[in-house]
Amino acid sequence: MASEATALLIDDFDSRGPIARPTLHDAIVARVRDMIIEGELTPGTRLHEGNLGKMLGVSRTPLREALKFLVSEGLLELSPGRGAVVRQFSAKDVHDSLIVLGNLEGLAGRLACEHASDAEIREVRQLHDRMMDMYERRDRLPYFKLNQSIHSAILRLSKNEALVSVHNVLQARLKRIRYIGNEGPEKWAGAVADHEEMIDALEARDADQLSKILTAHMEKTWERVSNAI
Amino acid sequence: MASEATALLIDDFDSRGPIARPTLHDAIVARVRDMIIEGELTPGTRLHEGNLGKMLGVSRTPLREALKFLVSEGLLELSPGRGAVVRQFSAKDVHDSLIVLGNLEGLAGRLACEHASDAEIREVRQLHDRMMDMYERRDRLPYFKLNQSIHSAILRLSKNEALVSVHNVLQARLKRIRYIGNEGPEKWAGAVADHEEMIDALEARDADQLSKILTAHMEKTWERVSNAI
DNA sequence: CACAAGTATGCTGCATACAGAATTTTGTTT
DNA sequence: AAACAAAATTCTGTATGCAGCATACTTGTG
Repeated sequence: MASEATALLIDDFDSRGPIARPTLHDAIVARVRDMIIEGELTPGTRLHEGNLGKMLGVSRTPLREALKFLVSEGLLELSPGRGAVVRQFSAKDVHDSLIVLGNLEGLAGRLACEHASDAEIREVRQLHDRMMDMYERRDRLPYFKLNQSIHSAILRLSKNEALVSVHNVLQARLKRIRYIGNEGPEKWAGAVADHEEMIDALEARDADQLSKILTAHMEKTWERVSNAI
Repeated sequence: MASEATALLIDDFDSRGPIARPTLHDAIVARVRDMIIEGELTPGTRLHEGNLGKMLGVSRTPLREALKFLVSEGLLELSPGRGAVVRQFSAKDVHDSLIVLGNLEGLAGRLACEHASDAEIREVRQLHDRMMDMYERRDRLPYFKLNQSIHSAILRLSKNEALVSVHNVLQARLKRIRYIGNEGPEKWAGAVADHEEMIDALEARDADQLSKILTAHMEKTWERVSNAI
């Protein structure tokens, strides 16, 4: 046990700073975030500190701290004296967010072409190929998750922490909606075609092209999701 | 008193949702944020819940909630068991953030040309003229504040809430640094020249041009601040 | 004199307790 | 029966208390 802890220490010392052990705070934040994304808590739901705390097995204090955190992330809204409510996003909110996301991903693509290593690009290609497999099998959930992974990977390859950070915030707000927005066959095919172009542009390190595709991809995403809101 | 409350209710009912009275939480968040921006709390400083609470006249509970909020905003970092620390931004962090900000402002400019009313553009022109007055007098602090106002105004004129939101987060992180980064006469003149082009492009509703200026403006900002970090 | 181990203090993280506001329920009056 | 008022209940906001961990200090040893 001591040796294991030491190993962890050394590992982490090499990689970055002191150990970040999982805390109750993080766990609650992650759990509530998931509950929102997966639809267990629908927009407009009032979050009852007593009940929710009992449900999660924590007292109100750390729960409230986690809720404040999620308010800052934009997933919850706070009415003074009336507690936290799952935020309701209007169609315009979603559209606005997608425009910004498109722009951010466009920038990320441009930077990724510049900063990504060949090995890293090969990893994205692998994700892409696995995603295409899932498309062939029409296996939606794994497809969806791999799709998200690819977008996240491109962000990561931009090697721009600030960009990753703001992208994550916006992405989290929309995850629920994109999760719902399961498009029909023809639109799905369109999204897949976009992804083919994406990986080609990335491998060619064609920054302008990749940026253009990513921004356009997000506009098409709006068309796919808009009628579902 | 009842009539006043009712009037407020009606007012707010028309505009958006229930009243948002100032809360202790918001006050603490704002206060600590200011303390960071104004340099009272320097990067690396460990925030002592006991002392800070006494200083602000609040108990640890609401203070901790406010700190969690600021952690989510990226102004503080949290070491489990060791409390909150004012986040230290590396030169790369600042550079990365400025690149993203440049991109966001570029998008905002594009959208503002599309969505802003003539009256709104005139208001920006007024801000600009007042800022130029302050430049003539070499009055740095009002100049700085008007400068910020103009950028914020362009963001607002994009009529894109999501864009405003993510911009604010990044802006808050850098405010301290830009506050320090008081450039010399020649660089200051350069920034002013940029602003002249900006307002011209906005009045001409030349989206491409405004977008280009704003993005480039942020790159120059980096050159102005980089040696101060 | 330097270094390590043990101890002591102080701080964070969490739970609980209390006060005030909001909401719901109940009773009364028209 | 409906509407309004008042009381009771419930929930949020804040303070305080306690346990465990991190850090600093002290003391003993090489």
